[in-house]
Amino acid sequence: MTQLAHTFSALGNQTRFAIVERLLNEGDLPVGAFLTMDNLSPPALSRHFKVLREAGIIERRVDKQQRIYSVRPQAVQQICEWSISYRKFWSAGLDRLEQALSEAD
Amino acid sequence: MTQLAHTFSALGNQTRFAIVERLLNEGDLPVGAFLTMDNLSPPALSRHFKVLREAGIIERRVDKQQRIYSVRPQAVQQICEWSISYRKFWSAGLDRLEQALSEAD
DNA sequence: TTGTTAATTAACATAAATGATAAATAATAA
DNA sequence: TTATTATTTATCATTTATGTTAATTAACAA
Repeated sequence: MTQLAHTFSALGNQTRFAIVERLLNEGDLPVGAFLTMDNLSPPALSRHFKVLREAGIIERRVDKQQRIYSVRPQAVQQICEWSISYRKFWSAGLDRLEQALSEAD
Repeated sequence: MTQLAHTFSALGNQTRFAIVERLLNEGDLPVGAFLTMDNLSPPALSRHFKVLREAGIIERRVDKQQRIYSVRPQAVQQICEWSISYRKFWSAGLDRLEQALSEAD
């Protein structure tokens, strides 16, 4: 599987997509912060983090008992670059992209 | 499942990702153009097209016996906008994005 | 009509994904 | 030491995904 298909595969699950979005929005968090999510058991959550990690989307650091996860910027960047590489195809103009770029500042 | 997770799920398969990339690069094509791919049977291929279509990534038009598939620009655009919305997070600068934008012209 | 081409649907087998509970590991607290 | 907290690994059950062959549908061509 190509790197990008692997990335999409990991993100193509509601729970994992929500984990990544929350890490992006709230910053680094330990597994425990997601325990209430979908009433998922700790092992189920742990496996989702493992899938994301093996796809290169997140990485972890150990802090005492906790494993703190964070999104790897390169992962999101690669997605962006892939979509941008087809920009001529999907964009009738640069309006929406330029707006997004300016709003992100 | 959110729309985007659904999109990623459909793209998270080597065969389907390759189908989409080929449609993006070569333009609209009928199912038959992919028959040699991975030595996949017609029904297997047909199902992959169905998954992509149900995720809103491709659409088809009927032309005599053939079903011609094309990528929906909005699908790629949504992926781009999602990644761009986190640009501040992943981009240390605009260098690579700006380069991609200019090269795409 | 009869046969061929293009694609899909039906039915089924097998592999992979996902979840749960139980047990294990490691750090911390009492 | 013993108990508690945080997370993972091991097992196992169930669902979903993916592939195959056979049959079906629809458009053409002889």
